[in-house]
Amino acid sequence: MKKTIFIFSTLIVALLILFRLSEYAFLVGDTSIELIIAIVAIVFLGIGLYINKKRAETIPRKDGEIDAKKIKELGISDREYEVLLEISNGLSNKEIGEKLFVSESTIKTHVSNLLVKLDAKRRTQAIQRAKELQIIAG
Amino acid sequence: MKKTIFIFSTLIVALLILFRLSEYAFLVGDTSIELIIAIVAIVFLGIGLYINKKRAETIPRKDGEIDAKKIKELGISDREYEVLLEISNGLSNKEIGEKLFVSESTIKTHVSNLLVKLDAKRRTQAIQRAKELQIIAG
DNA sequence: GTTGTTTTAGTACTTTAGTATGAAGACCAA
DNA sequence: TTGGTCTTCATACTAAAGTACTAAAACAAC
Repeated sequence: MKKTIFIFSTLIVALLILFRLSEYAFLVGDTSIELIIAIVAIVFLGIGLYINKKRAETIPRKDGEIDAKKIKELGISDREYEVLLEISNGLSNKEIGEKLFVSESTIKTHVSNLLVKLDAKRRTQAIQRAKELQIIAG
Repeated sequence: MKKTIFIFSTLIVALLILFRLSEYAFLVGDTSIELIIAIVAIVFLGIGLYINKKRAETIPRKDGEIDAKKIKELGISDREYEVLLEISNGLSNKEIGEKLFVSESTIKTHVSNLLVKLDAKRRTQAIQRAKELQIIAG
């Protein structure tokens, strides 16, 4: 959101500078000032709509509300949690290793630890448990 | 969305009329035109953000809603679907076999068929795909 | 009553997954 | 500096999972 504010501020300032430099000459010309204002309004309205749309799409959906406290309570480390996410994405140990730039052995270790901490026998059960515990998105 | 467009058009027209009526007199006054344009930009940007936020909040989101049609389209049989549900519950092939009173071999056959039909390499990926396709609950 | 699908089950095999254990470097706090 | 977690990796297993067939009984449909 900070980035968004920065972008807009920059845009607005740039617009102002543009107007100042041109002394409205070529932009205004025969065009009435109302039209310019209208165009500015429409353009910025469009930007506002676009930005929030982007943001809405990237928000995973808050019906889940991942419980960060519970992750700590279970003693799941940062790295283990990363592995958990990839498991729920359907990746194999080998693929997770490649994605996180570590060996498959390392992933196996993390997975074994996760299974103990989540009280699961298999990775599929771990996914199920993690959802019940609200530590991954549904 | 049509309503949104109508509201904006109305707003813009109203703004134009306001400017025309006042002959910029009281609004412009000592204020520079750049400032007015900047204010218009910010205001409409805010409106754009607000509207899309409202819209995002009011979208019901089709959460559950299992798509029975898609199951048929994929050629997934009744029995295969039962197996799929148990997979997503985290059961092993052996456990599924015991629950459905058939052999583990049979479950393996069903799982293999499911993986092909769901275009998945592993059962964890099958779970993921099935959710994307909305054929099992999230 | 033959056709086609579904469900069942098997064998034989390869590939992942998971367990157990040990160990080493990084880092942080007492 | 020592102790404790975290992260990394390895070896050597065992246990599941998944593939590739084949095949037979059940059952509806035509």
